[in-house]
Amino acid sequence: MATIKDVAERANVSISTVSRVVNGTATVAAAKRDKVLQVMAELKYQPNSAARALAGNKTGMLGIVANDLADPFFATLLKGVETEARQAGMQVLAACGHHDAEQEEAAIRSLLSRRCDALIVHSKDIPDQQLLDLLSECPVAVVVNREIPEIADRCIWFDNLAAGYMATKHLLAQGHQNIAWLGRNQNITDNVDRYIGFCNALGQAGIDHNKAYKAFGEATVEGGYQLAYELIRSKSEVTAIMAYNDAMAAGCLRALHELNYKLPDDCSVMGIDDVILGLVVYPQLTTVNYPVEDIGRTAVKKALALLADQQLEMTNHFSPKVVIRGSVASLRKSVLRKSGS
Amino acid sequence: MATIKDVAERANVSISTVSRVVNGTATVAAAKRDKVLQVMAELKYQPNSAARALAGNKTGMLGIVANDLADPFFATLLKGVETEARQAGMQVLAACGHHDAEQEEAAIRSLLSRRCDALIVHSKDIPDQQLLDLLSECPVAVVVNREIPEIADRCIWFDNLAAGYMATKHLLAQGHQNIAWLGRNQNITDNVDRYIGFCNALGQAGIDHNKAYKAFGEATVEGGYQLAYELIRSKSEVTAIMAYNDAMAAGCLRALHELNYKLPDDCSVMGIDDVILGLVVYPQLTTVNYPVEDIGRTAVKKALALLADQQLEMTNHFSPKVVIRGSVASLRKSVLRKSGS
DNA sequence: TTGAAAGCGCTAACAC
DNA sequence: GTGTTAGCGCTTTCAA
Repeated sequence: MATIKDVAERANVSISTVSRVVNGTATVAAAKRDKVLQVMAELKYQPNSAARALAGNKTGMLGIVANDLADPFFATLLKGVETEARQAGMQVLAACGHHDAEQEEAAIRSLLSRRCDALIVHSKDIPDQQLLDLLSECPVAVVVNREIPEIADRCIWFDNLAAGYMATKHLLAQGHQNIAWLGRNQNITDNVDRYIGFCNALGQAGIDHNKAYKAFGEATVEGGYQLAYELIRSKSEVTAIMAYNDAMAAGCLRALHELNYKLPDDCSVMGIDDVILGLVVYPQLTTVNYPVEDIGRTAVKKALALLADQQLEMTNHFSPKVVIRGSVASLRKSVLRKSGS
Repeated sequence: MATIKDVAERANVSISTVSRVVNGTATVAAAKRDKVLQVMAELKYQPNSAARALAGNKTGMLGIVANDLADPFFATLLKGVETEARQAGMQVLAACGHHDAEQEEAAIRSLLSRRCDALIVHSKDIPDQQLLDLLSECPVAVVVNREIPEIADRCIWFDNLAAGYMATKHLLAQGHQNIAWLGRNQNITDNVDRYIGFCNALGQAGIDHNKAYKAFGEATVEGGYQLAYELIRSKSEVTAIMAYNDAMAAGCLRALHELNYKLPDDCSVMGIDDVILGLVVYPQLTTVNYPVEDIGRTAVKKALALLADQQLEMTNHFSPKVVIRGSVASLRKSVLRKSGS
């Protein structure tokens, strides 16, 4: 590949002049500039990013560490990050944490070693303090979906408690009382917060959450399927299911179909996350929107602002919004239907 | 961040020695090596990749250009690529083509400028010749899901024709005759090949494909939903629907549910791709497996082999496999059910 | 086994 | 406006 020197020689100018027309850092006589441009095209010159990074002390790269790139959730986050980064002329370097503390650390380290100008980090498995240590090596780091008090201004998270609360409220508003919680059997904060929101909403409605129906399992379609199948067979009085996330809710719908429930009248199902799965199932899922792509974009904006030393005030906290589709029915209908059949 | 010089000074050795222990390129006296290692840890030394790339003329980066990172299909491809790359100690640089020729070219150029050691390219919108030109700038490039005669040995693709053929055969084997094709209204090769496979299978069964039921629209859940809804209302004699992909098939199932069809008995639905959507819907989708993750991994392996100048013979062509789940019923059942209701 | 030194391709002063 | 030059942090001969 051609270098800046090749271009300079062929265009009869110095390398600085070439550098100037490439970067637009200073005015260059029109004639020379045109000549340089022409030679660049002839030689298919592409500046060497490594050399640039070394000399200029910035790489133009934005690192992102996520858990699993194939997961729709992370894929959407990545998309948001990529979109925003590209607009700023930056490239995205992706590394996978694979839901494992050691690999998460390795991922961050490798990104650090690449001297990304900024890092967007989604990490659940590394403890706060260790994460702080790691990130202290990085000029700019924004943490996504996690709130670390020491760097709260560089965190962006979703209000999971409000999500659980609002979702449950929606179910209660439709008249449901016998609401089951289909939870995740892993104590990450998302899960705990959503569950607390659920309990709060029940409590406010005068329902003792200790007596509520609950089942815990894997936060996957399959997990939701199995839990719901068991639950419904033993507790047919349940009229609504509040699932930890859309994946579980989707599994839940499948279980109900298999049990020949007529949906949504025989049983309502509510999810949280608002991922594409919810549009695919029948009935389409009533859920709570989790603006992942937005979060990704905001994270990049924040990182960029930090890089530019701007004290740009921006929300670092996203609120949930109920998305009404077809999987929740009002209790009245459900009861009528049940007594009629 | 600490540099190699810092480490050298503090460890009382030359930078060459540090370089040697970092890279293991030559034996270093045990005592010195330990000292260097210790200082490296103290200083949290991370080699600067840009400097390394510049001096060593290799970046350790693998570039991938895909269309839409949030699309489950590309996300899975990316995952395969990342997994394999990481095992080889390489990092993945992702760029998005956004289904647009110009942006695809920009994506490739930016990856080129980063001096990725190898490129994995998924591109549908750039014409063959132009793509060849672009890729000629790159030491190693592997093209995925596309067959370009000039570089056939560096292409990896899926046999879409066989996929359409096998899927349709499966439907025919269940006794279906009135099979509708739910196609994509865009002439990319995937679509055309699958459709030809469909026609071939019908032809072999003595059915004139010109008289077959067909509808074309967007290759999305929504597209499948709309097409199926219209089609079924006007052509109730259709007993099976062959969809271009799983997304359309999923939309199709939703339409049938809304029309109060009992699935799969009243109408069978078959997809192609075998993405996660198929596990979420009810009934779960009978489809044809498209081993994307495998393709991603194989692409990386091929790229790595090319980098190492190995003439590693490997398949560059993946064959489809039917995945039987719940969305296809045998015609007999369907007919019985129809006449009974 | 070790160190000195010459680049890799570029940016950013600094002179003119 | 333009050219000269000193690095950026590393790898890799080449001597010792």
